[in-house]
Amino acid sequence: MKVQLRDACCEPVTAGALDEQAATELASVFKVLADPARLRLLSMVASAPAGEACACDLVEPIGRSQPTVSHHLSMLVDAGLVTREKRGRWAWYQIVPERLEMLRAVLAP
Amino acid sequence: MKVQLRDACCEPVTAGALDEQAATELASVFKVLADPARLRLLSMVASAPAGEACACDLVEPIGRSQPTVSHHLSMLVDAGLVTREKRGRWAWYQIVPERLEMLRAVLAP
DNA sequence: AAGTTGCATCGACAGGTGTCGATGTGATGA
DNA sequence: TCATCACATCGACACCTGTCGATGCAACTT
Repeated sequence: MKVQLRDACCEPVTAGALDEQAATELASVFKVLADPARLRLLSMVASAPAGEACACDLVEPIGRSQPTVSHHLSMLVDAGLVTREKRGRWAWYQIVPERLEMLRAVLAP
Repeated sequence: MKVQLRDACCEPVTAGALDEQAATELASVFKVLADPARLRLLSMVASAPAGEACACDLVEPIGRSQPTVSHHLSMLVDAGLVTREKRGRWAWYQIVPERLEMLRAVLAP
């Protein structure tokens, strides 16, 4: 399911106490980053040569099965951290810089 | 148990693919942020008037039991996100800005 | 048309996580 | 000395999560 951020968006945690809803929405995004496989996938997509990475090149280096990698990539897409584009029989992934920037803003002092 | 970041520290995820160890260490920190109660506690400590917050003032607004709040605060301490200082019978918590800054660096483009 | 390839989905399972009441532990006060 | 207070720890429980093999599905190849 899609994750969306409204109230939680871009307001530093140092600015004031979060209410339960905003905290829940924010936590759902951090939850996606709270796994080694997904962090590795995110970094591989983010540092891909042409700005995008094929799923076919992500399975072997991760050391997980293909269904597991597909599952993690779906979570990254649902969290809005990457986009998926199917071209032919391959799936290509790109990073969403604005999403990372939003998280940085939340952690700002 | 204490969480420590060595390799994972301050290197943007966009700089290159993370290895399994660095990803695991980073994930353990994000895992602590991946809970609404902990995010709320972090924001309350971060925005506390005198720069520090007493645990006694954090239980009621969170809507969780005292043992649960204590447990979450311990996780924030172990992750290095806040510090705990016992004065008399109260426990006072302060934020660790450097820790937040480290996470922001990891998410940098 | 039939087989192949790349990827998503399903079902299942072990291990992890948030939560609570009960209890332990120092520090304070009477 | 004994009661009280603030907080941490313990034990237990329901729920969530990462993982895999099996399977489904669409696009390409022959």
